[in-house]
Amino acid sequence: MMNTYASSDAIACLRQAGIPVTHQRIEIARALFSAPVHLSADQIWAKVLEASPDVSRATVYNTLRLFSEKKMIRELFVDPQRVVYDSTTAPHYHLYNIDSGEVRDISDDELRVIGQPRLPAGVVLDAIDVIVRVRNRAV
Amino acid sequence: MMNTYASSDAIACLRQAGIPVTHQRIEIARALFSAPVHLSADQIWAKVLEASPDVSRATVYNTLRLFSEKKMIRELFVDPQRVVYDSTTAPHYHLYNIDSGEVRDISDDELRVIGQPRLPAGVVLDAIDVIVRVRNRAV
DNA sequence: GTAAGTGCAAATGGTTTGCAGATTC
DNA sequence: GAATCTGCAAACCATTTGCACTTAC
Repeated sequence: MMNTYASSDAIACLRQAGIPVTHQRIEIARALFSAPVHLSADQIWAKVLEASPDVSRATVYNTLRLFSEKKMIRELFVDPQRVVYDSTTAPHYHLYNIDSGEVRDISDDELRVIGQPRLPAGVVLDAIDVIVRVRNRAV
Repeated sequence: MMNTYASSDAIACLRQAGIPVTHQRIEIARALFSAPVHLSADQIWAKVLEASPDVSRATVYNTLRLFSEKKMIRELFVDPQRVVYDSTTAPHYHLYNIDSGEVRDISDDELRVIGQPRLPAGVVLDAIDVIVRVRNRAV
């Protein structure tokens, strides 16, 4: 199988992040980084199972949390009870379709955030999330 | 008790939104609109119980959903498993402290979103959510 | 060889739902 | 008086956790 993102790439990526390498983590990394994606944990699990049927759901959830902590991926809270993982970590914004659940990136020339908020003392900036919510036109 | 937001105000507000008036809804409206607040459903429930000890949690959850649908309040998805209700519906953005859970409004002169995303065909804009995430400075 | 990761299944916890009884207009 | 809302407790469901086993180096 000709994959743009090979196991060796995934291994290098994990090593660089200081994460011990395992089969499962390699498969999860490949599911995420073969192409830019916006997927829920269960969608990623399904994708991983295609390549490697012996990965448990719990491992996928735990690994996604680990990757998020290591800033390899980004968590998007588009809905309560629905976390979407974004394999692109460069700053950018999102368009979310409430009806279909679809997430799309917004390019920098479409929307820009200017200014910076006054931060209360003792806190540091973590991220700026912009989510443009749309719905299907009413029938 | 001298409340800035009396029951009569709440009743008027509910009528205007086309929502049948009940004791419970009046109390929930007062908890929300006596002052601008950012509260979770359970925090609102606790506040309502102080004034009226016979309101169930389910009613608070259902009513908050109803108010959101009627655009009387706004739901903020600051965290999975945590919806915060904002009693201010005018467009504005938010600062969220990941560690403390605190939500604060960001005024228009601090941060501004410019441009408008190209919307896919068949969809309409619902809302633009901007959440600036901060954390307490590491010790 | 040892520390760490994994799988399973059970626990978690905020939110919702079904239904009988109470309220509103 | 009819339709609706509320309370209770059980159901939900994505996510997490505990623990015995397996794996990586």
